[in-house]
Amino acid sequence: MSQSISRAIQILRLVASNNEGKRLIDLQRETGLTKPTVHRILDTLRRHDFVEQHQESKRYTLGREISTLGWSAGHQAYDLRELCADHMLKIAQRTGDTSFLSVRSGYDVVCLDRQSGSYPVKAFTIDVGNRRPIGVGAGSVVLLAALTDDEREEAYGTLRARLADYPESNLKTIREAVQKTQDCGYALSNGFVLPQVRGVGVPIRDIHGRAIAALSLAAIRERITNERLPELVAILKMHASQISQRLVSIMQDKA
Amino acid sequence: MSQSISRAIQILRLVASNNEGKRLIDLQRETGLTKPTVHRILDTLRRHDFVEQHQESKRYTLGREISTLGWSAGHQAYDLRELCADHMLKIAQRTGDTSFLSVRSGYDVVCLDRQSGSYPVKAFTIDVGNRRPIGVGAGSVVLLAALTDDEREEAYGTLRARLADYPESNLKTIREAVQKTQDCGYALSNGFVLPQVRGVGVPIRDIHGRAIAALSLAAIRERITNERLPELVAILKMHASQISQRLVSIMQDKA
DNA sequence: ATATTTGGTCCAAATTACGGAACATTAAGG
DNA sequence: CCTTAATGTTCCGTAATTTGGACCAAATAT
Repeated sequence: MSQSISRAIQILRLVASNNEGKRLIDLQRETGLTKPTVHRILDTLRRHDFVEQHQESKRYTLGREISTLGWSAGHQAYDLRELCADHMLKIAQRTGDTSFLSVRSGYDVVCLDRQSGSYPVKAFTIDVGNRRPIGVGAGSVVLLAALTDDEREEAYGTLRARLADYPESNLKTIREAVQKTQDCGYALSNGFVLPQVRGVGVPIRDIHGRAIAALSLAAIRERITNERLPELVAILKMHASQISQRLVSIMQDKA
Repeated sequence: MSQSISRAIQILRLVASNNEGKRLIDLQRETGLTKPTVHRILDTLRRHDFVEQHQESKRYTLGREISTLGWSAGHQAYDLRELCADHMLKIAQRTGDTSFLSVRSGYDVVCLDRQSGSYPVKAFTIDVGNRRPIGVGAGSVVLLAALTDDEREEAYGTLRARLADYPESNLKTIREAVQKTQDCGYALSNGFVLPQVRGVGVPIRDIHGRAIAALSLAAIRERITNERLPELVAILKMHASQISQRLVSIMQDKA
C-alpha cells in the first residue's frame, strides 16, 4: 500500500483538525515523522493547493483545492446539515441547551452544525467545522461505539497520544462510555471535555442501520440531571429517527 | 518531491471530473500510468474514504471524506456561490440566456453554479459540480488567460491529450482565444464546446486583482451576435465588478 | 463458444522517499 | 543588544517503497 499517500492523508486530517492552522513542528510531533518528511509532504500538498501556508505565521491550513474538490464530491456534508437544520433548531428550542451535529472523519469527529437554545449559560464545547479525536464528547463517543471492533481498537491506538489535550478524558473512561453507549443506545459525556459540562448523544442511522452521524446536546452539569436525562434522550432519539426516515426515503427516491 | 502523492492528487482530480465516476482503465489512460499503479493508488484512497467504488459498475467516485474535508476547509466554494447567487439570477433574467459561475481546480475548471434565463432554447453546456479541461469554453478561457505564463504553458501540456473529447476545440484556437481575452478583458467561445453554442466570459477579481473565478453566459449561436456582444460584455462586467467590490469589503472586514 | 476487454494480484528491479545532519531564520531570554 | 533556544528549510547517501511486466479472473462483446 502506498505509504506516502497515507501519510499525506494523515497530515491533511491533522491540518484540518485546527482552524487556526498547524505548524510544521506540531505535525511532526503528531505524526511521529521526521521534519524533512513532513516538510516535503506539505510542500507537495501546497503545490497542488491542498494546503496553504500563511506567510507570517508559517502555519498550514487546508487549501482552496480541498474546498473545490469537496464541492465536486456532491455536497454530502452540506446536504446532511440542510436535512437536519430544522431538527437541530427544535432540539435547541425544546431543551434550551446547545445541539450538535457531528460526523466521523478518519479518527476525528467533525462538528457540522450547532444551535444554541434559550438558556443563558451556553455550552459551546466545539465550533462548526472543527474537529476532535473520536471518543471525546457525547456525539463523539456515539460514533466511536458504532465502529467495528477492529476499527475501534485502531482508534484507541491513535487516541493514546492525542488525549494529552483533554485532561478530563482518558482511555479507561472512554472505553466505559463506549460500553454504556452500546448497552443503552445513547452516550453520556460526564465532563469529558470540560469538567463543568455534560453531554448526551444518539446515533443517526442510514438505511442499512449504520450510524453515519451523531445528534447530541450539551449543557452545564447542573442542567443535565439524572431525572432530566430520560426526557433529553427521548427528544434526541425522536429527532434522530425522523431524520433517519427522511434519509431512507431520499435513498429510495434515488434508486 | 513526493511523486506518489502528486499522482494520487492527479487521480483524485480525474475522478472528480466525472459525476458518473471513472473506471480503472479510464484513469489508466488519462494518467498514462500502468494498471497496478493506478489500482494501488485507488485502493489506498479508498481505504481512507477519499474515493468510493460502486460495487456493480466498479466505477470510482469521490468519497465521503473529501466531502467532509471540504467542509472543514471553510466552505469557500459555497460562500462564493452564495455571494454570486443574486448576480447569477439577474444575468440570466436580463439576458434571457444561461449564466455560469466557474473556478479553477488544477488544470480543470469546475462549474459552481448555473442559472437559466427565459429564452426557451437553453444552452446547458456543463452541469453544476462538473469539470472541464481549462480553456474549453468561455469562462474556462478566462481562467486560463489569468494564469502566469509558466502555469499556462503547463496547462497547454496537459490539454493536448484531453482535447480528444472536444472535437470543436484545439490548441491553436484556444491560444488565440486566450490572447484575445488578455487584449479585450473578456473571452468569447465561438462554438468551442458545441458548434451551435457561443459563450462570453469575464473574470471576477479579488482584492489583489487576481482572477479567482469566471462569470460567463452561453446561448445558441444566433443569440450572441456581434451587435449584441458589447451589451452582454457590459452586463457581465458590471456584475463581476460588483461581486469584486463585495469580496474586497469582506476581506477588509476579516482583517 | 471464443475473443476481447477490463479488474485485480504477484514480485523482482530500481526509482523514490526517507531521515540524519547541517544551515537559516525567527522567537525568547538575559 | 547579544546569546540561546526553537522552529523552518535544504542537502544527499541510503534503504525501503513504489513501480510495472507478466499473469490470472471475471465480465462483456463477437
